[in-house]
Amino acid sequence: MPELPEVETVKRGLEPVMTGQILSRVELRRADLRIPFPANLPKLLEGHKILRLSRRAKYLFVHLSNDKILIIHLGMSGKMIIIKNMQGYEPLKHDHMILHIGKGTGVVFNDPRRFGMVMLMDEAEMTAHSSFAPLGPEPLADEFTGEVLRERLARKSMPIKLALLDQHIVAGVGNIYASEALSIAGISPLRKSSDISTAKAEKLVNAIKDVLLRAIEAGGSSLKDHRQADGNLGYFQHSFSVYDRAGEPCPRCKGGVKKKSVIQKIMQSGRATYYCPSCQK
DNA sequence: CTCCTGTCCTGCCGGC
DNA sequence: TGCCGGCAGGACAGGA
Repeated sequence: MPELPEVETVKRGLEPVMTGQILSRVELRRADLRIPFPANLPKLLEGHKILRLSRRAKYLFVHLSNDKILIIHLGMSGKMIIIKNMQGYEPLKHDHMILHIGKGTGVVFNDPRRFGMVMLMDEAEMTAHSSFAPLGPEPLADEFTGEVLRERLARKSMPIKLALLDQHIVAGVGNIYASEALSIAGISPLRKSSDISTAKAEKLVNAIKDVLLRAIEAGGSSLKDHRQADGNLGYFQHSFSVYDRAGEPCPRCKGGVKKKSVIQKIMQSGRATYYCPSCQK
């Protein structure tokens, strides 16, 4: 579930708790999530200082003083929960990794579906790694422009909705914000990627930036139980225009009388897409 | 090469 | 009330 805004929110929530602290103990409560935990992970982390956190696409990076980077992906159901005082903390059912930091604080990685991932590499390994080297541009970077997006879509025959989900075209957009951005830009999710003009790509880029920034401002969104790092529920879901709103009138059609101005749900490559057939062309 | 389908896993919701 | 099928935000392998 966590898309770019949720991961960014988690990063911001963890920063004040983790930055500058020593990682005193690392507790693994099973051998793997989606992939095995790195061999000897606790040994390689314990005793080292957390220099800073960063984010790329939907990945969270913890930069350590031994030049290693702890890489965390939250998958669909992953949460990072800050426990101020670990004294007497009883791990919950899906607490898989517990980072003990400073004096008695814990950061718990809880992930019921176990689609999450934990990796450990240095900068050079990461740059070359097949999970990171092919990633597309960060959507919030200035370098992500309409012309850049149009160029990346130019030889793609897949529908634009699926192209937005492709992390090699643009990194960090997931199923919710893909639908939302297309709605804001007035572009049909079914439109062929290579048919997107520079003008439309410009609109779409602005829509992506706009919706991601608003979601970050709102503290990340969630459909079910995603929580910010401090345990508060994100609330951007109340602002979705189309996502999970099948059958409702399209808010972007300004209550037009056209009977088609109702949000539709369709499936594209097995993923739900929500859109308004009358204002998204 | 490109693109789509299936798969990993648990939880939850709606229908019967 | 209880059971069961379908679906859920992601990423990637494998096959057409």
